[in-house]
Amino acid sequence: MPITLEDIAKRVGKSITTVSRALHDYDDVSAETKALVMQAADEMGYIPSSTAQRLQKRRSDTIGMVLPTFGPRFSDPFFSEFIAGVGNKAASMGQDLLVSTRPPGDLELQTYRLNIQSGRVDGFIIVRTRRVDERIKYLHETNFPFVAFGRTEGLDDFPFVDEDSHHGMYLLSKHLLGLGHTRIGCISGPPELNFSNQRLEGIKSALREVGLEYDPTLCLQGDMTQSGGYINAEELLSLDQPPTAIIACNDLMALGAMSAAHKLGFIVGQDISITGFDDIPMAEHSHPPLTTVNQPIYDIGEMVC
Amino acid sequence: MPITLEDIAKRVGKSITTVSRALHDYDDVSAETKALVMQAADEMGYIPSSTAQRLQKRRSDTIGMVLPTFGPRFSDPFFSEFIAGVGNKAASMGQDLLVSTRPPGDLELQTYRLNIQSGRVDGFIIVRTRRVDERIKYLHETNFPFVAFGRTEGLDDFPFVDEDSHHGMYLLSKHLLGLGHTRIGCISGPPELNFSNQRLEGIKSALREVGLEYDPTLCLQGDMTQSGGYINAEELLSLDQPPTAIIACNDLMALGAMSAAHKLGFIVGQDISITGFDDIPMAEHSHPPLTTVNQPIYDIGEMVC
DNA sequence: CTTGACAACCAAAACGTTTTGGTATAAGAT
DNA sequence: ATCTTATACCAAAACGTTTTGGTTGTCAAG
Repeated sequence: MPITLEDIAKRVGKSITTVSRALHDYDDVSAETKALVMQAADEMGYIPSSTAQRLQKRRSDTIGMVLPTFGPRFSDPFFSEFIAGVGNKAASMGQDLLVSTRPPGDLELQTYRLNIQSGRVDGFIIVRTRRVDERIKYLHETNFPFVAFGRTEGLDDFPFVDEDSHHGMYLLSKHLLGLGHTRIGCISGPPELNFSNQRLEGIKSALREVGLEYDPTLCLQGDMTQSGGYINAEELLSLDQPPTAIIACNDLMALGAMSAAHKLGFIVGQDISITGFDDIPMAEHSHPPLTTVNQPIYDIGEMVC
Repeated sequence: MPITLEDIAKRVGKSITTVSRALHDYDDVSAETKALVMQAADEMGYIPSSTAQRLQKRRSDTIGMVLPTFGPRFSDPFFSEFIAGVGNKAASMGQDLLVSTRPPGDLELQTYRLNIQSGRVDGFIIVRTRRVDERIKYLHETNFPFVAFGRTEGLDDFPFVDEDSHHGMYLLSKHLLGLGHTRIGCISGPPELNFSNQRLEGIKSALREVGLEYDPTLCLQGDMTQSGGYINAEELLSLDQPPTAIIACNDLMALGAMSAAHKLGFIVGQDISITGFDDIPMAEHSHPPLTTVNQPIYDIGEMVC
């Protein structure tokens, strides 16, 4: 039983049309009528039905975002902060944000289709772009509005925001090389993710520059989680000739790696150097504080939105 | 240009009514017609307009959740996991989840009002209940559907899910007392939060039971963040007679406290014991692993939803 | 034959907006 | 007196559903 335009119309003795137009400040409504309507609306606590507006306007004022997560429970600070950035920006622009989580695959794509066809969202935000990305291909083909955080391999004629993963990792690697490390281990991300490759290439570039060879046996494939990082680091540090430094593809894995190093009796920052990527809040509270690359995740979220 | 009922009606040569009723399996539609309609709908890729359905049904099939966060950027694993639980459950029930963040206060309450009046949501999920909670008072008074995670002081004739904070902290305290600690510091949560008090009372109960007196000078008020925990612990450990154990109200603050202890030269688990609450994934990867109370946050999220 | 019951169908209303395409009145121009 | 222009207003259509309250045949029972 919320207040409708009709209620106001009855009260002020005008038509629904006039009330609507008054509230939208059209200039074929007299000043007095406008004032009258405004006041009545105010007093009655009128708030337009968003559903009715959406139906009539043929848009939902809603932005969709499907988080690609394996396993239902996730708690990645990266996503929290990104969502916060997107969400606050969206709210400030009068847009709703519809978030769901779906493991990559057919179900994921179907979620996109469903949300589009049912008119639930006006556009999508894509995160964690993959080297060849079905989601982007689909949206691109159907001409549905979207913005991606990250690019895909080759194709990039679509709207995106991206960080320079390559350069970030290059700088980090140079830093380690500058400290005298020559045997550098690496925990990369899932190979299908575009930035995994970018970051790996950044490392290779740096190595190449100082004439070192990239050693594939020192590079493990991680899964971006803390537990994954722990396991990967355990393996690297148990080698006959363990690396003296480990570059992880993100902070979460780096923290897991630090944990493993500790467990195996290495003193981080002395026996072994470990670096991350993202600069999540947790990073500064590890022992010692994690060396990482700052990525303004919140701001990126806002920008993408 | 999505497919509408009318498109299907035209194709099968029946009325819109019949098509609608066929799709909903009403029994005043013949079997043949049903089959015909179903097939046509399938072939044409019909997906009903959720907006139109919502307008007609007078409900939004959307659950609202306003996260109370100070500062726009937050990254609390507690919230991520809770959202995941709620979100996945909601999705499996065909409900949308509308998340926003708002600092506690007038704007927050207004967000509730707006979302209700505009018909954007059918019900709310309330998190981090406060000892006296305006949100609950408002929803209760207006008779708007909601479920809270947590109770309020005194009043509890509303639907809620809650954990036994008191008992959890009691057990944790007993554990520390059993280890021989007699000087126990504490970093509590914001006093307006209901569980802060519950947890504090749990500690007091345990102390009382062994005949120790609760020392207010050893109890600081935290803000539930890692940085906050760091600062609080710094203060406690800089006392002339620092405590030999610190109980933090949640894991995030406990991790911050561990960080501070390290920094000040204490060896955690030896010179000082530190405990948390929640059992976030991060907890098992600290050095040493954090002693904490497990709370099945994801499952609670599902349950509340 | 009628009557009643039943099966299969559908036109129209409703949900609450916004927009379209008007009309009525008054004032000024011819 | 007639035409034009501007001002203030509004009925009706539209958005895409679901539901209400029918109507039309057909067939068996009386």
